[in-house]
Order: sequence, then C-alpha cells, then structure tokens
Amino acid sequence: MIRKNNKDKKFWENLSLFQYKVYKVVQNIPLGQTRSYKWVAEKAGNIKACRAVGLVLSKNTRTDLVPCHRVIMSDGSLGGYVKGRIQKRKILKQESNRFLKNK
DNA sequence: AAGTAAGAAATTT
DNA sequence: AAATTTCTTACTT
Repeated sequence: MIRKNNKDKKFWENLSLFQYKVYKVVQNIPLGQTRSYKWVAEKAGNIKACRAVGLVLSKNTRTDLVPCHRVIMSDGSLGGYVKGRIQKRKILKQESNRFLKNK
C-alpha cells in the first residue's frame, strides 16, 4: 500500500471495503495497459458494479496514487477523467509509447 | 435510520 | 442509438 503522509493515511483508512478493493485492483494495473470498468468491477467482487467503480474513482482525484487513467470503457472509449479526458488520452499515449519502447 | 437521486458504465434490444 | 439494468456513494428527510 502506498502511503506518502498522514493525509494519505487517513485517506486510506476511510475507505469502504469496496473502495479499498477497487483501488487495490486499479493500482495493480501494469503500466501501459488499460482495463475496463467491467474488469475492475469483477476483480473488486461484483462484475455489475462497473458504474460504482467509476463513481469511486471520480471521488478520489488521487491520480498519482491510483492510476484511474488506465481504466477505460470496454468499448475502447476513454470515459471520463478527473483532470480531463484530454489529459487522460495524453497520459495513456505516453504510457503506451513507453511500454512499447521498453519492450 | 430510511429514502431518494445520481454517477467517468455495461448490456441488451 | 435508446432504453434497461445494476451497484455504490452522497444527500435529504
């Protein structure tokens, strides 16, 4: 679990079980890869909680701790992002590039 | 405490 | 593309 300071500690402690799972799962998404809300929801327990996943991620805004930008729609669409869809696409592109390069 | 509304989705028609 | 389903959180009595 990533914890930078007291503020973040509190952040983690106030999480409900579902949120905890969601964050955990999202954090485990490898760099340069994307997962669908559905995928995350399934990993978090309920495959039908895809919408709730989006809600949880939107509440957090902790993009440096939880790479919510790697979570997109199963369709391939970007979905939303706290810092803007544009940023999301940008980040994804960069990560994708880095991923290919490292390989 | 109980009820209602809303949300960055998914699935089905 | 539109309507329906589904789960969790936040806000309102």
